[in-house]
Amino acid sequence: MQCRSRSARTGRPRSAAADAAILAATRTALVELGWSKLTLGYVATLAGVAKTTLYRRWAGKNELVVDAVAELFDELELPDRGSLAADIEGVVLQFAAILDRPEAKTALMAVVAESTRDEPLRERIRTSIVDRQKRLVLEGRARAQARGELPPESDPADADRTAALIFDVVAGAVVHRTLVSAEPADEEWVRSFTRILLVGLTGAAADAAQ
Amino acid sequence: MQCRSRSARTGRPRSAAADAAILAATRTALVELGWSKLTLGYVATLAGVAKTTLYRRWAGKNELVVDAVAELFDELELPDRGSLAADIEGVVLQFAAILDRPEAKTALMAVVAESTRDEPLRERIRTSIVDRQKRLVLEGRARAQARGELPPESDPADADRTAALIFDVVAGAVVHRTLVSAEPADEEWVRSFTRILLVGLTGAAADAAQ
Amino acid sequence: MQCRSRSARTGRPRSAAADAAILAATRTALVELGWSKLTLGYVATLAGVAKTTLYRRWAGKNELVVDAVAELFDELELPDRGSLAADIEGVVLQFAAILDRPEAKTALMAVVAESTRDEPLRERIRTSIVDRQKRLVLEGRARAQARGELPPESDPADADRTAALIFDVVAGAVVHRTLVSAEPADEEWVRSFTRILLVGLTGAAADAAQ
Amino acid sequence: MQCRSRSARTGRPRSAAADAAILAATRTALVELGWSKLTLGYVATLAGVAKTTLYRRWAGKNELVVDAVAELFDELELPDRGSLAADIEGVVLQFAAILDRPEAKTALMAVVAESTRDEPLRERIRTSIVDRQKRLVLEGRARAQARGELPPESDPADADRTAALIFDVVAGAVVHRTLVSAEPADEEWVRSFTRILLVGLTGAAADAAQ
DNA sequence: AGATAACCGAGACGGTACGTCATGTCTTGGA
DNA sequence: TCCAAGACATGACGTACCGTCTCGGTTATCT
Repeated sequence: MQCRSRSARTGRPRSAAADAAILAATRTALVELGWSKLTLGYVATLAGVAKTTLYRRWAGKNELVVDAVAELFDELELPDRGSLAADIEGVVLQFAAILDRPEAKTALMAVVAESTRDEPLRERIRTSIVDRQKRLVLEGRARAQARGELPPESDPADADRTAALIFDVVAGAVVHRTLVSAEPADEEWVRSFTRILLVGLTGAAADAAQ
Repeated sequence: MQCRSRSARTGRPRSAAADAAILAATRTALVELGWSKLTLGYVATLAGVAKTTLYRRWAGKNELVVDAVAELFDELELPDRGSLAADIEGVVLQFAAILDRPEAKTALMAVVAESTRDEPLRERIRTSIVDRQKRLVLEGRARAQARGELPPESDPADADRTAALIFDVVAGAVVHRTLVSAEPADEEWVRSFTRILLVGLTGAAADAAQ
Repeated sequence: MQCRSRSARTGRPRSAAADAAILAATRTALVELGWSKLTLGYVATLAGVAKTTLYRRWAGKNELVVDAVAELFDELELPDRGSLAADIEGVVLQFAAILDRPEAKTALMAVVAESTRDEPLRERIRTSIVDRQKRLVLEGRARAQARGELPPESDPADADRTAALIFDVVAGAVVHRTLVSAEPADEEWVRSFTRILLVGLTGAAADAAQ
Repeated sequence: MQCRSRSARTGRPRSAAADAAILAATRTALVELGWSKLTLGYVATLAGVAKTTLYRRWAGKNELVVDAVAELFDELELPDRGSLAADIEGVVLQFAAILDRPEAKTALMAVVAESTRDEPLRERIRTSIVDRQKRLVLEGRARAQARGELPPESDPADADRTAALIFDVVAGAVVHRTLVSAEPADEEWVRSFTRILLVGLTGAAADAAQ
């Protein structure tokens, strides 16, 4: 998350409480102000911390917000719900629930937009947020294959490509539904979406197997 | 785009040339600086126009950028390529090509992020950009139904829901692939995506028809 | 006051009412806003006149304000009150009454300040305002000499110098009392001032005559 | 000159050098541009200081200019020249010399004009500038009374009124001569003025004593 | 125990951009 | 030719944040 240049041993150590306070304050400020009106000075005030302390640990607004939002994605998990359909529905609902929070809504697209011109930021988003979701796709597929709902992959490269595609479809659809269409990704929508995705996946896999 | 409250007849009329110059300058500035570092002052300078002229016509950066980017979507169209698969591939490739431009890349997600806290802005995005794409989904489906590739819809409300779902899936997937995964939505990817979508659509429609 | 460049014959003649309205509006605006916050746009609005009309007749704020304030000094006159002392007291009270008006208070020193860097403006002030007062000094002295209260001047150049000196003392004292000390130039003050001035004048004249 | 509300101990202290640089830059800018065209931004640039630093210490242009000009009056003093006449001539010449500087010329009347609508500003002018001169009147009178040139005052209230009157006459005459009449307050003029004033003062005092 | 070193709060600093306002000019349609 | 209306280029306004810096003071670990 952040590192000090040298000699982490001597001198007063950084306050651990400050980190948590700052990230929480960032989320609060995101809810209050949105991304574009959020200022580091206000975050510092909210956290009861000097601006200097903030800059000592994060390079800027983008990095701070990524870290603050990334914590929201820690709760994502994939309990075995017995079928691929149920697993997909479950994780999509979880993801939609996170996106429904105002701090995530306003921040996620903003940092993605920033990342189009900032490679390190994109990398940070990838490791902090995106990969956390991608993992679920891989787990879900492995589980479905173990259940026999999906055939095992023959070509590993093709398997990676397919996983990436599924991920883009799932995450993209939920994000678009939530932020652009601004409609709730509720159970009915998720069920419709899952049906199409599932039919598409199994059907396309069957085609490919022929 | 903009309107004057009253008495459109009196006084010096607004320069039509200025509008075009400003929108073009906005796109140039987006390429040069990205969304977050774009300055209305700089846009005005680029356009050879006073800052006040800019503020007289747009409420702020967001509105201006939406209008500037919206023009990019004017080129979207849906020529009959003979099959539903070809139609989908064609329009997805067009959409991906627009998203690949740096001015669209940096601006689109940014204004969507802003729109999460600004209802009028969301409405503006919807009418200027989103509906332009949504129309293609409706046309494509109608054409596919005429060809017999898709069954006619019985329930109009259900038809609307399905169209919205398809739209979220298509647009969301392309956007996510391009901006979040930061991988090109090239022909191979589009073909894979189209296959899954198509199988899903026809299969799900067949399920529903049973 | 203002002049048109050429051919005062052809085309629509300038509205005479507009001039009066503008000057009155200027005084109103001076009272409302003071000199530094007065804007020509606001004067135009108050006068029910277009800004263009205003600029067609005056070169700028300073010139307009001088003309607007100069009208206040039209009322200055020197009725024969029977003695030099009474004449002086009378004119000083008149002058103090004008300076007590808020539009004169705020405007007079402001244009004088501007005139320190604007020779044409100083000339305009002199002819429009200052000479109007100076004349009274000359009239008063002539009348006092006719009454025998003051000896006739032998050297005309010396007479001019003395008149200028008296004028500076009288006008300066009243202005300073009113604007800098911000105390009223009431009858008591005027009487004290007049006594000193009168003693000084007659005594100094007697000294010089020795 | 300026003060901080509380806790003068914490945080980075204000730069003392900045104050001096800003006031000097203000005087330079006054000479270059005059009062009405003086810009706080330009003063900041001249002083090599950020605009915010300037606004942190002064409320606006008026307050800044008063402080900048007030420093000019620090040099006023009243050495004993042996007689009341010589003392008056000496101080009037000093005062006239200050008023002859372009920065004082353009600024003094301007801030007085502003002060007609701004009570705190008037107070600031009084304490920073006017009282500095007024003191000289009191000293001069005390010295003249010690010398026996003027009778001692019996009524203190009357003494105050007379001092104020003398001050208005002296300062007003010099200012009017210099700024309105725009003639130099040279030795000849000062001698004539002093004679009238002196005769007036001693004569009127003698009248009152009768 | 004392020295050392990095931390902390507060807040001033030089900058940059903001969005607004006034200036003085211009361009309409109409009198 | 004048007028009211209002758009125009220009440039200053006073404010807000940025990211850096300097203070006095506070913990820690290392001598």
